[in-house]
Amino acid sequence: MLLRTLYFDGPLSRNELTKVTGLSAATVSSMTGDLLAEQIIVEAGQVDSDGGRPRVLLRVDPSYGYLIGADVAETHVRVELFDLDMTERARVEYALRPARHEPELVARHILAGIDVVLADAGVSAGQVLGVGVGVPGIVGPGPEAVVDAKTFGWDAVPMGALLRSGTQLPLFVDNGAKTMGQAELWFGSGRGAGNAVIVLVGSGVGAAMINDGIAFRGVSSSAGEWGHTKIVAGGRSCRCGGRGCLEAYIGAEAILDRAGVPTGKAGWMEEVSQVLDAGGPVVDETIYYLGVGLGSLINLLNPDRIVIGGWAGLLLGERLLPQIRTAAAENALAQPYAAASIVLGRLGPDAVALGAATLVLEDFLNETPLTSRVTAAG
Amino acid sequence: MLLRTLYFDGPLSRNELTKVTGLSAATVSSMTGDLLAEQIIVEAGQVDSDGGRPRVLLRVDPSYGYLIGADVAETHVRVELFDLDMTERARVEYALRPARHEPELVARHILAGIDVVLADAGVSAGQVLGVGVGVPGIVGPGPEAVVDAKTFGWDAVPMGALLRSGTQLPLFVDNGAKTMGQAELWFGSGRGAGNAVIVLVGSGVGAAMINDGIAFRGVSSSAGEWGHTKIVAGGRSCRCGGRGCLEAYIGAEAILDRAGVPTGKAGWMEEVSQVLDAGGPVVDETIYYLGVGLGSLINLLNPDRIVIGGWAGLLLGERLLPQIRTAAAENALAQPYAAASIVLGRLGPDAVALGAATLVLEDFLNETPLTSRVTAAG
DNA sequence: ACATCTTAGTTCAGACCCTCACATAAGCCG
DNA sequence: CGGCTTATGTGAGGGTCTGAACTAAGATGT
Repeated sequence: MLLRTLYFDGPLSRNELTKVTGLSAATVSSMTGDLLAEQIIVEAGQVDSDGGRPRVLLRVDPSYGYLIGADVAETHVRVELFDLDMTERARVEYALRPARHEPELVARHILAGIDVVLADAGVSAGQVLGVGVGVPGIVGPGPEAVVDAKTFGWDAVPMGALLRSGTQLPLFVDNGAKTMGQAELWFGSGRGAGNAVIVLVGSGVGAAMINDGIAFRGVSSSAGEWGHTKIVAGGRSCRCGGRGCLEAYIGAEAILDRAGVPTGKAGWMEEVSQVLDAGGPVVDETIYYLGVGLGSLINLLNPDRIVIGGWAGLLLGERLLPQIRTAAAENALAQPYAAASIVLGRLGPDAVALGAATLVLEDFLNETPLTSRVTAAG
Repeated sequence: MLLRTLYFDGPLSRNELTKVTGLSAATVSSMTGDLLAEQIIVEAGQVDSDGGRPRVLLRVDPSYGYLIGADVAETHVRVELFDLDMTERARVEYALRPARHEPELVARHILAGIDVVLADAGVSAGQVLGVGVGVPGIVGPGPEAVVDAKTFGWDAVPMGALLRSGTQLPLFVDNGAKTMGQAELWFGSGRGAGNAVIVLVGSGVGAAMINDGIAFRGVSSSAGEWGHTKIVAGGRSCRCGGRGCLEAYIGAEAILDRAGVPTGKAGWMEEVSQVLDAGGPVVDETIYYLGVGLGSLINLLNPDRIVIGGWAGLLLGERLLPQIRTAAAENALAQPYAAASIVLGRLGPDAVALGAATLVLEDFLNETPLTSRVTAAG
């Protein structure tokens, strides 16, 4: 936890650490002593004295350990190696042919990728704190990390077990959209917010909710299904079988569909930009419906920040953030709206691997140093 | 925390406590020893031995301390005294004349009520662990407990400070609907659920959300404004100024309004029962819209239990709970719906004082014994 | 140049909480 | 009535944190 503050609040002197953490100077001194001895943190210059002894700044050593993040996407498996500063040190990508998403193949790619990025960066496996994997679909809790992903034809795939057989490294598996939210929360636009809501608009529509720094997971870890919130009772029909779902208005396919653009053929995603650039009533309506959804979220959850992400969300936000803010204001109560700043995600749609690596980082910052870590995230 | 398990999970032996809390037998033994010495807990019989030494059951002594709850309502101020079992020991009620809601008057009633219930039950002020107050409107955080309540004409009323000048007892002030939710969660239908959502339908519509045992408060403690979630974009206009809010369909006034019954005159609340008993499309629609709202909540929050409360919610639920369940199922995804049981509140609409007393209890169970408690809930 | 002041960081005895290992209590069983 | 079983109490010891006293390293003033 001391490590956590040092990590996030940049280089700090021991003295400042006592103020920030509320611990006594004695505790900070001995704890930092241990961390220095273990080489987890290093000294980072001094700060001019203002009359007394100068303060020695401490920071986490970015090369103390490394994190691996994997992004299992529709068209490829990408594996990236990061240092503790989340600077990318190596990456490798394996293309997936359409409809060739066998779990074993994906697992082989990930395992091979781990070896490749380690070799490329000249990092030994012993220095790696763990491997995070972002996959599509729903991930069950526990070390098995059972994955159900309709788009891949995966049904109860024990991704954790598949990978476990090929590596000793600690493993963390979670839904790719959630890892992206995680990345945005820790290193993107959500940084510093205690009550953030990360809104992900892509083909599907989801939300990650943070209350007082703690993620809202729900009883079976499936909280965040924002897309099937009904905003027009009896409205457009949705692929979930219902009518009037938010996703049926602002999901990427829904935008194109309302604009009369077919979504079946390859490359349809490119069309979204064109539709948005063209403007017109379809775009106005999209903003309006997004505002309706955001307004309800603001009322219900009273966040201090809303981060708009997901590839379609970013396309929308880049062009129309002020309009989105206005639409949200018109659909929220004044008091909670005033407390919420609505911002655009900063990491772009490629942050899945970064977010997956963040799962490892989170564990690293939570654990007592030098305890073995062999869990899977739910 | 040991106290907490003892309180909720009834009489338990020290041995069972080790299993439930995960603490060692040694710790439990010495801790319970302290609690026994302080008379917070007492022995409560034994359990037949199955071969070995019989287990001694321990439970919280209901007369160790007392809790006072106050309900500041439209027509009255009620003050109730409870023991730690939440058994009511005394109550007193002061009528409020219409439009006579001066903060000073209310505060005087509460302070007088405290003296009266103590005298009636023969309890000394020293035995009281604190006073909880449920008020209408929005309560600010901090010991000032600043209250804004439009219906009372209150604007930034420092209720905490007003009461503080008249009593030494620890004070806790919160919104009455929230205290009702709290009561339902701890002692009513929400008991035992870790991820409950308490839905309150009265004149207004709100929700209290619990994630993993922790209340979702939001950045300025105003989370839970469920009523102004838009369910029919561009629909009925709502008193909040928006259109298509949930409250404009299922709020008590909205139900009557849609049934063509005027809501201005005194006693209009009685009419709701009649409208609901009469049945017809207005009732069907109410159920439908409630189902839409519940379905969205279930998707977004993935609760294990939804408790329907509030006076209008109870009237609806008593008659039509199966239909409400069906309507929610039709508007939620199958997986989260299956995880959520939808039940009716059990405490009735008069549980505000009980819930207010629960604020005190919560504090008592959180604090280390014998530490002074002088805060106000936000 | 040197004492003095100021602020930063260290050391150490001790409070507190929890656990392990063992002792003790209190019932059944033959 | 001794042995078995299970429940509870006790005391040494490890870990974590703190207060108070101590040392370190610079600025400042004469």
